[in-house]
Amino acid sequence: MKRKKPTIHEVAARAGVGLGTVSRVLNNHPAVRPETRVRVLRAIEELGYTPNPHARRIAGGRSYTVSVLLPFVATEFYRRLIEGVEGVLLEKRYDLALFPILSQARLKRYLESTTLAYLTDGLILASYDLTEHFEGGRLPTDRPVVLVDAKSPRYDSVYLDNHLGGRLAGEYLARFPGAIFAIKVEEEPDKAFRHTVFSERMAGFLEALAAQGRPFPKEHLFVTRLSPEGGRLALRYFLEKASPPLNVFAGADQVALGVLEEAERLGLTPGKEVRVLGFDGHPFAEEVGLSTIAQPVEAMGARAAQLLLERMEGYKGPPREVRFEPLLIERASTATPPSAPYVP
Amino acid sequence: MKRKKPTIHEVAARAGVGLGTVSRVLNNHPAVRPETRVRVLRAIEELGYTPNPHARRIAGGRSYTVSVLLPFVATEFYRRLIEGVEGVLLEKRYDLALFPILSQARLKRYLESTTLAYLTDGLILASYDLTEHFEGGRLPTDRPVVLVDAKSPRYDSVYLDNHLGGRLAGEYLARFPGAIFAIKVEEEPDKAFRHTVFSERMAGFLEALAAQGRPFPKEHLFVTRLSPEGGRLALRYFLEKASPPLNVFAGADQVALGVLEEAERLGLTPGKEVRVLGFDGHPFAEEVGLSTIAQPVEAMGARAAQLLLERMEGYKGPPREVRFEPLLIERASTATPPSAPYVP
DNA sequence: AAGTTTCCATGAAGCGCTTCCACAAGCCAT
DNA sequence: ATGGCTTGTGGAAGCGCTTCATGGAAACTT
Repeated sequence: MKRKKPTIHEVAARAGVGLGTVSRVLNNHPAVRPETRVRVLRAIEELGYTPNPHARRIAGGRSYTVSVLLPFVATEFYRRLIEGVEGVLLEKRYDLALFPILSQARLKRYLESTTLAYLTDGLILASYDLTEHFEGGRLPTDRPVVLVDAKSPRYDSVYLDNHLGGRLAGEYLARFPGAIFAIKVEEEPDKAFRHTVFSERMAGFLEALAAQGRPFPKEHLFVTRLSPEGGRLALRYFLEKASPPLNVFAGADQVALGVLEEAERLGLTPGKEVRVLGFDGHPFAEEVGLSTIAQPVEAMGARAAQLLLERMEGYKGPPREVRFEPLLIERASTATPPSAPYVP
Repeated sequence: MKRKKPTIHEVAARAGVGLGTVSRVLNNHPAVRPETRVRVLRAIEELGYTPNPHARRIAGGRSYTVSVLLPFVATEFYRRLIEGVEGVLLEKRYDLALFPILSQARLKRYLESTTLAYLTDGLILASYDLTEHFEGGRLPTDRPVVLVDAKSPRYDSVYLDNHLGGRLAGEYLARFPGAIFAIKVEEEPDKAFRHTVFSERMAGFLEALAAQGRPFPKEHLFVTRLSPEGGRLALRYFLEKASPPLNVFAGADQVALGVLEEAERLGLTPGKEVRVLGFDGHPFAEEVGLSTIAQPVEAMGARAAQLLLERMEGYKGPPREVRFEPLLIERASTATPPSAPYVP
């Protein structure tokens, strides 16, 4: 039933080559003649051979694994981020270990644990505010670290310019007739994560309105958690303040979705009586025709992985910053602009 | 700086014993004289030795690792579950690999991957509906599997009697004056997970009301997602249907929290004008004085781990079912019962 | 033509552990 | 005392891989 797995020896025998050659083929070492490489690859294929990662780790003295620490929050953002990271790592025959941060205690335990020491050559930390939680903003590890969706003077950082995204939103919505409203997503109560992204978005948004000379009364802002129901509550609140048409910057697609739902329930036409603009570029935004400020999340993940691999291969330069720019995608939820098609 | 880690050889030398003896101490093998064991343990302590898990895995031919597959949803439920699992595994020197199921595609890829083959001796699958997604409700793996927060005729299952929990809720709330309302948490849209727990709770709840001869009009039910904002929307909706006092079964603590928030905003006293009963036994329930139907989640996790270890050690019996019972915890949100203290 | 360099390939050594056979020492019953 | 047990202990063998010293053959030199 459970046939023993073939080893590198069998592959070598079958291909009629030495052990070392098989290993070199596996590791993409250049010094292998093309014909030989093909012979080995064929043998691997025929035997259904897969290298034993533990043997590799113990012989190589490395773990060939990158850990991604991320908030234990179910969002498309993290799914896409990991997709991006994984793509790059697979090419280099690296494994990915996901570490959802369920609690502060678990994180610290993990960083001090044997697991990390033996199972990680490098770390990617997502959306996490280091300065809040670690002395000097420095993780207690000697492995290379790259931050994503976060910034730090200590480590390479990959992030989206959320402020710019907010500005795009403001400039765009200001073009429409009707009152302007905004929903701000609340920060995490435990402050574990850097949810300043939402504040940044809002700051950019307000700045853009101010630049256009559009006033924004305080009571046009609604604060809620990251959930569609928050959007529904918000729209009901907004409708007490002004009559349609309304222009709503929802701060996040998840919330925008709720605004759309509630508009439908109330018989208001999206893109006409209620214009909604989200943020994130969530896959469902396309499905429901939600305009949004999209972030290139996969690309951000891939870039983070690249930076980390460079560090793991010995690069020693000062911390690098990679800033990504968001892109406004116009869909039915904001319909067509008043006059000509929108050109920023 | 990065001093080389001590190995089992150094430990053996320092303790003045053989290699095998150190290994035996590490693995709790009985045939070691107590004095010897102490000597070895002291040497380990002094050297700060930690065994290399990869070496262990390759020599032992096993991975000494259990994978927990769980929905990528941030709830206390999963945090507590893992806590319970981990406690049992640590004792047996097993590692825990968390695998948040970000998508169906990822799960299937994972199950067919080398990672699983080399990194897992057993699987714990949480809240996952197998029959929906796998031919014959059987996972494509030869490793032992235990389900938790789910049931299956194929595998050992550990779960809470949600129906009973709902019944407890119904019997309890029926004792109070005022109208009865309930919130049902919506199932996942992608049906990936077995969220029938919420239906079961509601079924038990309605059954209890019926048994007491209490009618429950359809419009007293509000359906929403698992978020506090859902609770807030629900309470506003309920207040359109009846005037206080109201008795609300919220279906989940997270939702109950929103009901409490909104009650406060509207100036209604919890436990008097609005009685709220949650479900889960979330830690914050205690903080905010929320009555709830508590589940022993840690214990469920621990039990699942035990069942799995037994399977991994060769136990061959038919699938086992372990049913846990919830417990009603009375707090300020339902105040004191009308007459005597509540005794079920 | 002989020497030098480059290119490929080999397989032993070694990574840090578990397992298992061998053996020593102590114990008991004869 | 002798022969069996039992209980502890030592260390060689081996897990599947990477690395590296070694060397043969081909491709350049001069």
